[in-house]
Amino acid sequence: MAGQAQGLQMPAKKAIDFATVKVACRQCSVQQLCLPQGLDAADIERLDGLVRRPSPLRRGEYLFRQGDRFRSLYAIRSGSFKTHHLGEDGSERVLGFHLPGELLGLAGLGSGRYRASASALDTAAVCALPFDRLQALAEDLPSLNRQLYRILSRRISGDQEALLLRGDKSAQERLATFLLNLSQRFEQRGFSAREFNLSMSRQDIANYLGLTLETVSRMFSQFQKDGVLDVDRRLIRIVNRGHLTKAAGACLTETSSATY
Amino acid sequence: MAGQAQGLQMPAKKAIDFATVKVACRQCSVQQLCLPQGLDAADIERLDGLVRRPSPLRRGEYLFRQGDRFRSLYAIRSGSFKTHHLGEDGSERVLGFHLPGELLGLAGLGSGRYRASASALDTAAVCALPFDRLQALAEDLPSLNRQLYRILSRRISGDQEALLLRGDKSAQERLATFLLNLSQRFEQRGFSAREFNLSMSRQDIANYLGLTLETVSRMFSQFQKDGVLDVDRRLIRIVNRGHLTKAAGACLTETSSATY
DNA sequence: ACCAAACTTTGATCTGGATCAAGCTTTCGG
DNA sequence: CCGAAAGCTTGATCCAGATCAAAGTTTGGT
Repeated sequence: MAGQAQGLQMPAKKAIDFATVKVACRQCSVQQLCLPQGLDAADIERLDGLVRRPSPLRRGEYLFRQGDRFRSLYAIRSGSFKTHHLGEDGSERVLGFHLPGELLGLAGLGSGRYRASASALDTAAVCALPFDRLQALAEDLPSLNRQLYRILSRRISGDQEALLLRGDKSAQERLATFLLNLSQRFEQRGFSAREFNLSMSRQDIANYLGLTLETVSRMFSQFQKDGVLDVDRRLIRIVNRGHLTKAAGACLTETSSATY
Repeated sequence: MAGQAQGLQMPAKKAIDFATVKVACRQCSVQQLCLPQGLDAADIERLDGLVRRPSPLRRGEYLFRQGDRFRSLYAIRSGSFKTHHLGEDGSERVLGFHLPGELLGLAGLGSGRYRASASALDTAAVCALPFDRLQALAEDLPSLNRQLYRILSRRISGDQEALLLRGDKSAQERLATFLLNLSQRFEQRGFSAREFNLSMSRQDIANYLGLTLETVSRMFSQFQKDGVLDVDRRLIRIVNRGHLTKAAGACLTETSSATY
């Protein structure tokens, strides 16, 4: 009973509409990477009780926009997002790319407004966590409260890694580090670490890495020529991981990265 | 009674040793920028009860080192710090500069180890906040818990601004943005926004901004020549703030920045 | 007060990646 | 299925800032 609609196996009258399937936290595939991590079953049910599950977004649609009043954190269920900030001069900077299990909107909490925009890179579904209710629940559940601290702190670590990436690395090092980081994050989510599809454009990658799209394109060609990668449009296969790691230089794929 | 030694006006037997003066949160000058912000008097006293106030650090001394076991957050009482990360290749990157009222060690919380080192840029005093006790207290005081969320979130915003700074700005824009940011943070702390002393070397500034020290030095000379700044060694006077703001381009001095 | 070490400035040259410029390929709406 | 738009690749040139080099200037220790 209770909670969101998803009852187990109701005699199917109509075909399942995957776009609107609501998966409870309890049975969500990214549970271990998300807010419920470390919570016991009873606490997860309570958390589940405040989750809203809006209908999926299509490519290009915004989850929230920079400047919007902050109300909710969003946990990604499926698909991917980019967060981007636009300066008063109209320039846009990509702050990060986000995969299932990650929380979006964290920087808004401190200022009452979202500090960047989040838009879907492909069809994507999220869980909305109204922050006032989440905060109230956290005050009642120390384990949830601690998990929130951990998540906030890890985001700080992740952002600092992104900062290092922009430090003084060459274009090649940046792209190699970026790909290894993505590869690792895909693996954590049960996908192949060796072969994956980029959901973002070359322009987005370039912007994120502080390069131009031409340079990124050239680096992909270079890696292809050197037999490090197999690149087909947005499909990437890592042919020689050792070489790629070497090209990344003193990278730090340690913690999952990603910004915002 | 209770709390740290500092009783009001005990008949002075010996000269005051400023280096070991313990200032309670209640009467601390940076209270409004620090953890107690927004807490009522009774809560501040409870917070004060878990604060350790170690003896001051001298220039170059470490508050903690990257890889050390995470135990405490540190609030800066006076002086300034830099946080820096060193790669496995020995390269060092400055992640941020920190002024009184700011909290250090936040990124360590998520992983159990400090993610970067923090060292004093001049004589500096801190308050140590053992995290297990702080967390326990936060579970009892919703106002403190919320303040911790805010602080963590603001650090994320601050790091993201630092990320933008490295984005695609020119050397001049970076230095101008950096100086305006510092100026604003000094002002928040009751110092002059127009004239201040840099506690960090040109090398540190360059490293932080992703430039070389030669470039930073040249930009200072440039600003001096253009009548924007008056530079005497590490003493900076902002002569033409408008011009400096313009040189910063689409900067974002919004929130206080600083990394780690 | 003196010397060495650390820090800063300034100049000359070099280079990685930006910018400018053209095609090419995929995607998608009608 | 066609045409246009969006996205990607590759080539040629240019320039901001890196790198190399050499003095000056503080600072701190004895």
